[in-house]
Amino acid sequence: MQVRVRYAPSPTGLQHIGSVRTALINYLFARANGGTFVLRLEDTDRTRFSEDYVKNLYDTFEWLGFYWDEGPDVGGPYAPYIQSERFQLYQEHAMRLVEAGAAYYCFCGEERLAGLRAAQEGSDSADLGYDRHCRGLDPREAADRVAAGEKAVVRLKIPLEGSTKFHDLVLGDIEWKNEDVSPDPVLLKSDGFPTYHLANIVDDHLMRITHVMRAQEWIPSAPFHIVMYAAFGWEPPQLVHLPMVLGPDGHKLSKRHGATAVDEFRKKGYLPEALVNYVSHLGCSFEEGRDLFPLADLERLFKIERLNKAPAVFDYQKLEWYNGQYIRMKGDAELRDLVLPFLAQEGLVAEAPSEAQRSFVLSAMPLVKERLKFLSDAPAMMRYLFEAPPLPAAEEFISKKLDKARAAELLAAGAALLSACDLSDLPATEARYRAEAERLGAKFGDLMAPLRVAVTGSRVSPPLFESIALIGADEALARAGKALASLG
RNA sequence: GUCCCCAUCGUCUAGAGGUUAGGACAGCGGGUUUUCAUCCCGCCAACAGGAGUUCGAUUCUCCUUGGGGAUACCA
Repeated sequence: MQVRVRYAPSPTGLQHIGSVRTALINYLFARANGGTFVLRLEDTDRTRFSEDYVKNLYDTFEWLGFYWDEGPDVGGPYAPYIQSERFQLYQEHAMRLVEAGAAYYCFCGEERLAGLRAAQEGSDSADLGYDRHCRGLDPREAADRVAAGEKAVVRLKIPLEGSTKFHDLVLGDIEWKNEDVSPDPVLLKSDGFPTYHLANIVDDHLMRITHVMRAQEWIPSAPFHIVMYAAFGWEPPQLVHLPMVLGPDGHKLSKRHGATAVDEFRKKGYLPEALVNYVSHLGCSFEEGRDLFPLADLERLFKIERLNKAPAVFDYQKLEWYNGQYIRMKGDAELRDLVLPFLAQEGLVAEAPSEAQRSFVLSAMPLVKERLKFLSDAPAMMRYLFEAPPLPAAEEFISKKLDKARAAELLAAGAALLSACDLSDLPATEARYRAEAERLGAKFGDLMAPLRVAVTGSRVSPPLFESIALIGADEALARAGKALASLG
């Protein structure tokens, strides 16, 4: 069987971790089986739709680095791939169900529904949801009222008795008593647009989708989707319900857990490789004894059987670790290009960096690569390479071991030695400093500390000699001089 | 409330009747190191509980408990 899967986001918000995970799993399944991955825009909620979200969708996936074989932008044999452009189709199919007696017009207004809900909440009755008030209306009369312009929705008739069963490739057989299925869900809204339920069944069928892979939150609507397929006389696709992604508190991942929009991760300086690698492993495993999987390997290794049933908690710390791993795997030039925008944002380099800036930043990469957790750490970590740090407070020079006078003495010695050293010869430079430390009866680290603070503005910094080699001995000397003066 | 799904270290997971229950992140402790980081080594840490089935259950069944999800003219 030719596998065809789809990612069907609703452009009513920014692309977030949960939906991207669904997209990724669908994509990997398609790739692993030589199938087709389809993007379909489910823009049927006209009240929440925004073109900005469509743009965000495209930006997100371009950044993440995986793409669809068919979709609104690339086209395909089942176009259009935007549901608002398929409006007529849903109308026709809804009519089909009404005419077949599988669905009916409902004229209940918002007020009636709200009252119903209030009454149900107040009572101890187990009944919840629509009371099927219009189900018994005469179809002909109903049709006349609609023809006369009365507002109506179309509802699906859920059988009053019996049960509906389906097979899920991860969860196995699932059976629902029809009395527990949502009572007659709306298929066509009063604005004429379909609900997700109608649109997704019609399109999945028309687009020959073979596997529907979506989060477990959809399980409760699966039974009436099955009812709908039967009403149309269609063969339903394979159902695959993916484990939910939870926040650290065990609830469905949402904004209140921190960053959840892919855009936020991008702005924080996460690498798409890290995000993809990490997210692919939420509720899914690939191969034992290994943690780092490039996208190509995920595509090759993915198996439905390796999908988990239990929900997974999103662990920001582990994602951070992945990010560090992928940063360290970058070549200097590539990392430089990734870091440049972050430096530009802080004004350390021009928006369009000069060749000199580019090569300067390139040569600084070895100093920061293994220290960066996020690309966004770069400006703070590298600022001293671009400009003299503010004069450090005297306490910065003084440690448990060094008092002010001793710190000043070591700083002076360290600075003095600088001009005598060839900074392009690191081992030799270090040897000279070690000898100097010994001569002064100090530890090597103690000799380095005050100089480090003077030059970098901090007790913690990338390697000192390499840093000085980058900014130049003159600049380092100038900073040391100022610091020395401040120490009196 | 009702229905549904789920259940191995704190977290992500491996395990598919017999294992010292493995790995990763985090945590803790060491080592390397010019600070930090990287890197290396070690430690801590789990089969929710109870009945069955079986010679033998983490693994199969049932119950309990716990967690999550759904209960919209949103997806």
